[in-house]
Amino acid sequence: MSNKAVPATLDLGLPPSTQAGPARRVLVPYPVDKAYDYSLPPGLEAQHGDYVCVPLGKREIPGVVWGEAEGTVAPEKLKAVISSYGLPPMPEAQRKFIDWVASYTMNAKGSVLKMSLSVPGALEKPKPVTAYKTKLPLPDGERVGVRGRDYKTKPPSELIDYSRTMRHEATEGEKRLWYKLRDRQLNNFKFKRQHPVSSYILDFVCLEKKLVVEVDGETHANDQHYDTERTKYLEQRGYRIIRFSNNEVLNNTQGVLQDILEHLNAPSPLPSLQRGEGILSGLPPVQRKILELLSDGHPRRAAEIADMAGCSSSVVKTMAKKGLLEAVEVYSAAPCRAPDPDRHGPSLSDDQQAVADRLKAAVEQGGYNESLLDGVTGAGKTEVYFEAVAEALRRDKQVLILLPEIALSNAFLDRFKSRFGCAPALWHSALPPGQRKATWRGVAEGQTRVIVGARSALFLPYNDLGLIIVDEEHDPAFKQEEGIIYNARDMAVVRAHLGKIPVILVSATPSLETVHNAWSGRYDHLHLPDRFGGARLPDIHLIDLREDKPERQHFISPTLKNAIAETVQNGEQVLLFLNRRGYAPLTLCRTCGHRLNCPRCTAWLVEHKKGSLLQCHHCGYNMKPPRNCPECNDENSFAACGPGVERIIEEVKSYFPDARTMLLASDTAESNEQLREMLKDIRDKKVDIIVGTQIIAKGHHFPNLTLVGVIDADLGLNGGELRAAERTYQLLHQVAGRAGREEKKGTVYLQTFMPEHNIMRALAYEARDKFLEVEAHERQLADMPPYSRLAGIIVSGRDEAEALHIAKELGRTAPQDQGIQTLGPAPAPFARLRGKYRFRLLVRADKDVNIQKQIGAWLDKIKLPSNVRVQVDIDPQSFF
DNA sequence: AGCACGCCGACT
DNA sequence: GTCGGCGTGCTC
Repeated sequence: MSNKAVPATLDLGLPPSTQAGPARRVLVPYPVDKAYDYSLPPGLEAQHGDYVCVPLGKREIPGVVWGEAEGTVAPEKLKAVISSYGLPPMPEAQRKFIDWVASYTMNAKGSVLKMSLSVPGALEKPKPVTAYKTKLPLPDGERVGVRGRDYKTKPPSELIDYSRTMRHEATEGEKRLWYKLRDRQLNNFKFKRQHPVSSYILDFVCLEKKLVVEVDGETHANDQHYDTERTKYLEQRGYRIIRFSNNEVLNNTQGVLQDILEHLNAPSPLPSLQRGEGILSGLPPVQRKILELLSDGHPRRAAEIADMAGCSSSVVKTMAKKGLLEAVEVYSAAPCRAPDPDRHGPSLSDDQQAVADRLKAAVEQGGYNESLLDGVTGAGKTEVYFEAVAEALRRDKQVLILLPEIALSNAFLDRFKSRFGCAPALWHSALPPGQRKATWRGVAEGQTRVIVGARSALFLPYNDLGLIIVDEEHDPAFKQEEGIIYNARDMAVVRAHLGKIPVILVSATPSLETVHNAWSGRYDHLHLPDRFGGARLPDIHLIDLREDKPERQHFISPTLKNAIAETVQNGEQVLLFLNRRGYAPLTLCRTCGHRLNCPRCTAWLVEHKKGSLLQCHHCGYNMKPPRNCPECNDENSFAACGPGVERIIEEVKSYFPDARTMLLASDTAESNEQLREMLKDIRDKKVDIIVGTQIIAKGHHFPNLTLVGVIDADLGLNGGELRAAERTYQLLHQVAGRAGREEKKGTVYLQTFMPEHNIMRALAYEARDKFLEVEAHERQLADMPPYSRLAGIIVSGRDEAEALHIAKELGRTAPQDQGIQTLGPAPAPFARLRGKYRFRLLVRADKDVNIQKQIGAWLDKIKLPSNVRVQVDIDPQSFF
């Protein structure tokens, strides 16, 4: 300890607090529910919310000042805060949020904090790198802090400064284009519009050729944004500027590329000596070249300069010593520092503008406000909420856009870029560590303005969050099912409430909870009518499988088959949707009826023709199909039951041997890259019939797809899940939306055994709200959410008997009362998951019951053996 | 989460 | 007699 301990014998007769000096409560990112007291060494300031380094046991770890010392631990026993990280303090709203989530989800506060602090090394000061720049005068608006780049791939030395390529904001498609440009393959590069081309691909500065390509009055080089004013500076320095409009780039890409190419292929302008640069003539050519390369004034790292100039980095260092170059320290820049809210937005229709204005007003007004933005795909929801984002940016606030999945959002990022002129900061589990660090810091320091992220982005330490948007709010992916179990959509609403900021929930098929809130007036319900007056919504027909029977052991009904034939004949595309991977979901012994189950889980083994394996879709277990039945030992007695996509494609091929088919499931498209290829093939009309799982349901646009056949619309309705109907509706709605675009009206066939079911009728007659009303009514009758609250209790352990024992014990002592009931225990949906046995209890409580309190008191009474774990899932999404 | 403390089997 | 297995519990 740095301050001398007061000798025990010396009693000053003062109250301990006066003797002890200042102390603070510090929450540490470990599973403890209370913040610990630490003394503050003299000279160290620590405000509430400050990120500090503290000793814990033998370690030195980060923590956050949670308040004034509690004083329950004797002052002389306190350890001292080691240091402060010097970041802006975590705002009170964020700290309250962590407390709130901890108490709501029944987890330790420290565990929740951990979600905010789990970025290794992000708290330490980033180390600067040395970069070099010319000592020539710089244009106005020069910024320091250019990102120092670590190229994994050798950068191109001569052709194009493609630094943006290596940054996270380039899409795969963009990267490919850059590489081709780099390789001088521009001549024979047939540019297919696989990605919307934006100025982000084609605005660049080519140092070697002294060329600036400007699109819509701006260009980029080295993480720097140039507007026309700044490019004038380059023009004065002998650069040639060619200008395109974004429209030209979009509509005449090939021509624009040709144009650029001509300039690139023109003889290189000799390093022209400018006025006042006479001294340069005496320099060795390499050094002169380096000065030319750096003539735009941006600092670059020695290795990078060396590579550009084709020399060793010692040349750069020599020049720095001679005073020809200036060494500067640069830091990694935070991503998304300067999105431009006033960049040319798309023109909105009157309806869109009206809704956008209301959202904007909510942001302007500030304070907590909750909106549901409700409109079909293609109604332009994204563009509308971007206006709210823009408004928040004008007010210098940070914005969080939560998306269910980040993987499939390249189209989204492109839209963002074209609206705001830069990529948003991304946050998801697959983010590389370097970017993670930079983004975390950028968010904490407040430099990063817009974060687009998956659910975990909610726990980033926002410095000044001003708006949250939850897109696809109904999506089950917002539910975190492991560790701290939470629903990011609901927590986003809480975060907005605590931060006194607006939140916008967005969906074409909003969840019942959200619609319920909208109906009850808690949310502003903003409807966005289809831009095209509903003309583009497909016709949805029901096929009654009881009447319109497929052939034996087949799954496509005659009506659907005819429709497929007709569509293919017209040169249009067909999507057959079945949300089930593999060939057959169940393999049965014809002799004894034995079902092949996963030995680790309780799920059926799914037959996959691909690789001829039986697979468990829950744990990944797989085996070669046995020749003999393990039960009755009969040989070759197995029968495939039910269809998977592989089986459907087999059927399609037998019916339409000449059609070009494609199977699209998460296991047929192994990489993201491959998936994009396949989607591109569909757009390029290389396929007639696509058989796919829900991987295809999300937001892809296929202009030539006019027929969607849903093989089994009832799938997912069985099993008695609370949200089965809602989920099925959402999924089928989304799938149906794939059919027909702009000029071509689509047709959808739903094959079902229950055409009279609410869902089917709602889909066929576009009666979503009616469906939701009926659904809501049923929930109300059953005393189920959103009219009551649920909690799941999951008891798991490697020792089945022990886990079951605890589960039963919990069942015996469970709360059963007027307003609260407990069901179970029963084996959890996947009773054996990854080698652990799982049992589940379900608590239902009236809305006025404090369910956490009841559960807390109940669980506290049970003494748990160490090999059994009990987890609480408040507001479970799925159960039996 | 780490890390130490602690209480029972196979080793120099 | 010690080394080490990982069960239990604490960390200001």
